[in-house]
Amino acid sequence: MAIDKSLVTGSTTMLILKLLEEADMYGYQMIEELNKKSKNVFELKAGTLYPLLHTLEQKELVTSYEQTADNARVRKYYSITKKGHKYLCDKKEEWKTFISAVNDVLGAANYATA
Amino acid sequence: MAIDKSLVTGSTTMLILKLLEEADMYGYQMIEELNKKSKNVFELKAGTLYPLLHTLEQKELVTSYEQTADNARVRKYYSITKKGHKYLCDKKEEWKTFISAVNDVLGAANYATA
DNA sequence: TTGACATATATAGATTGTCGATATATAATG
DNA sequence: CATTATATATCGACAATCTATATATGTCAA
Repeated sequence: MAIDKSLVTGSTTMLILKLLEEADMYGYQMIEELNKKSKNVFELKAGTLYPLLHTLEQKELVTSYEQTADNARVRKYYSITKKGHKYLCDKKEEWKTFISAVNDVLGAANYATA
Repeated sequence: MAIDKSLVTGSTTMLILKLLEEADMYGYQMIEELNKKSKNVFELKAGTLYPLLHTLEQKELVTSYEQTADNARVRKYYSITKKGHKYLCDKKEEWKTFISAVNDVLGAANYATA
């Protein structure tokens, strides 16, 4: 599957925050969830995700805490903040504006209805 | 208007080719058309467009020819090639795949129907 | 028990696409 | 005559992602 990576640019943060809106998650889990939910279209790489999570934490859109799993493996969970919720909400509006604009140009009423 | 520029990444080529599918155009005209059709969401910059057009010409997705307008100003028109048509068709499929995947993650049936 | 693979996080360097700034030149407008 | 719009072009900067690499532990099969 997978698509031209440059299409993904700009939407990754939105998608990660959306996952965290549903439940706290650790990095590796996000990669799997995103892959599963998108039916293998998004194959987010660890080298993309971890730096991104650190950035989101710096911006206070997420917070993190460590938790030990059954198998004694330590996982770093991320949780969305109030600021993160607000940010996600804005990004979703931008996303709607964006796809509407693309579809206006494509003249493709079948692609989206904003 | 205008949105986060990183969202635009990857879709610009598709939009330009789409414009050329409707009619031959010169660079400056494409900027205006794109702005108009997208209701001012896409404010494509000359510094983005011209290098892109040169790349598309190298890839043989478009060809160009010069034409003198009424006011004696010389314009460089671009025309989509057969290869360009094929490429656009593929890109549109990718676009559909992409927005479906994003909407699968967002769980937003209202954003698109692929 | 050892080697391979999945899990889990992390960083460095390369690549790509867009932008702002700058340059040039002509036409139209005040 | 000066400013703005038209029209094309290039360069350096920047942001986001990727590949490659590193580290370490758990699981499973040969």
